[in-house]
Amino acid sequence: MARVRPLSGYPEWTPAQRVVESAVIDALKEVFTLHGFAEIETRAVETVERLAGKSEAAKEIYTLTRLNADGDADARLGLHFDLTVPFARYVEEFQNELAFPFKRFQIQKVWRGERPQEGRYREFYQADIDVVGRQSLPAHLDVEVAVVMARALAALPLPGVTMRVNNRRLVEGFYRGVGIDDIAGALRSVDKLDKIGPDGVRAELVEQQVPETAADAILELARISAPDASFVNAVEDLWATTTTVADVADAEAQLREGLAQLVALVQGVNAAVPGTAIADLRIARGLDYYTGSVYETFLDGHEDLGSICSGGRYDSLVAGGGFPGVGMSIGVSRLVSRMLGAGLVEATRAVPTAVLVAVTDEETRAASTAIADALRGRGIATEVAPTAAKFGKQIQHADRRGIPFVWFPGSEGASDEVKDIRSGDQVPADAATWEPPAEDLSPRIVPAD
RNA sequence: GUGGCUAUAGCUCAGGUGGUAGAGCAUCGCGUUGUGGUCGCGAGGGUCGCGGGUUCAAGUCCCGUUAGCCACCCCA
Repeated sequence: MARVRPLSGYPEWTPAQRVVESAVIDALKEVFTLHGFAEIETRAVETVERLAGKSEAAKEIYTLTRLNADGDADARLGLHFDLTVPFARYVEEFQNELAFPFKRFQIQKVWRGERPQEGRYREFYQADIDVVGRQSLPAHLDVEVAVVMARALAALPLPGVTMRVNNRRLVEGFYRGVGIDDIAGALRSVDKLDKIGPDGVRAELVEQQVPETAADAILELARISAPDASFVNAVEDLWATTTTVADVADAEAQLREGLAQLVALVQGVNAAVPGTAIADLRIARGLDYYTGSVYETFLDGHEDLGSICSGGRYDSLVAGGGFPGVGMSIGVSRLVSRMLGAGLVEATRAVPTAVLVAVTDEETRAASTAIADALRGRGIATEVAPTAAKFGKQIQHADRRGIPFVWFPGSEGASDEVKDIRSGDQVPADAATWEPPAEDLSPRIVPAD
């Protein structure tokens, strides 16, 4: 028989690992729901035209064909590579049935035909939240979305996260003020600051016909960061000494609007979850449809993993315009794989079962089943031993699966007994009234030792 | 898509210069005939990723191929 080997980029978890992934998803859902975000699920496929139309990501799209496709003219379909494109289509399609501003969350798998690595998969979960308005959307929702994500991440057993935020308006105003024409091009270069360093970025900028003084000003701006409003003075000082354009009124208005939004964002997030947000004027984001706030979130001590939660403000979700929004996306699989791989957390057990009812012999299996049903009737996950093996074997069966309690039916009128196999304590018990400790009722995730 | 590294038991790996495959862990059994975990003894388990070549002889050398890992690109 051919050996079964893992397929690169398509992660699969053991039951205990899936407990962790499920707990993460459940915790996210709870926080999103608590803030009034409605859940939706979209189909896995979109038309290729729609998927490819968005960007140059076309080569990453997995397309679908039937094995026996006989040349019929079906619309070509592809698997979605993010949750924003399907959401945009959904909003367009259901716009008459949705109430705006529309707040939704969506936790689904997405597929990208990229070269896999640690934290980069071909099939993975994303958890998205977006708020979309009709015609307009107040700026304070930029803060709300970031606050919800900060709280969602804080609800997970993680070392802590740092959300680095910036504002495209601020950056654009500044760039215009120092005479940059190709703002998107300059942003793409600044985005590589970590990779190629200040000198590398400077060289790229000069290559793009950016004057040297302007390149230096851009790099100075990218150096600014602060966990509070103190970055404003630094930006203003830099602005005062570097503007080269004759008429800077428009650019300055744009800069000031961005500054105010960024101040509100940093202060708002840090008020909700102290120590989470940092205004970092080097954060650019490669995607060019962002027009205001941009976010990138890193797991403290695991910055090598890359961003685990990013997003931003955009002018319109749909091509025709009119649906401004702001959203963020958590890379659930990336996060979970690191939590598991680095031993940050573990599940208390791999099965839901809290109690294994032992079977004395096959003739009395019915008695064991009755005990199990009594416990199940009171919400205690229970299974019955598969065979009437020696009790040592039955206890071992429970131990291997992490089942904390083994129940021994009493024989010949004797009372039943329940054993905590971790401590070895065994006490008389009645299936009609016995309760496990609350922390043993269901599998939980706990910090690993 | 580009480059580097790797592929031997269920898992992690060892196998100078070619000479009939090994360890630890895991699994199963017994010690311990109805209360596990420790300990001791024992057992099962491998067409050495696949295909070809060189050779009396290939896990080992050569070519090809497939897959995995890592980096780049890009991103969650």
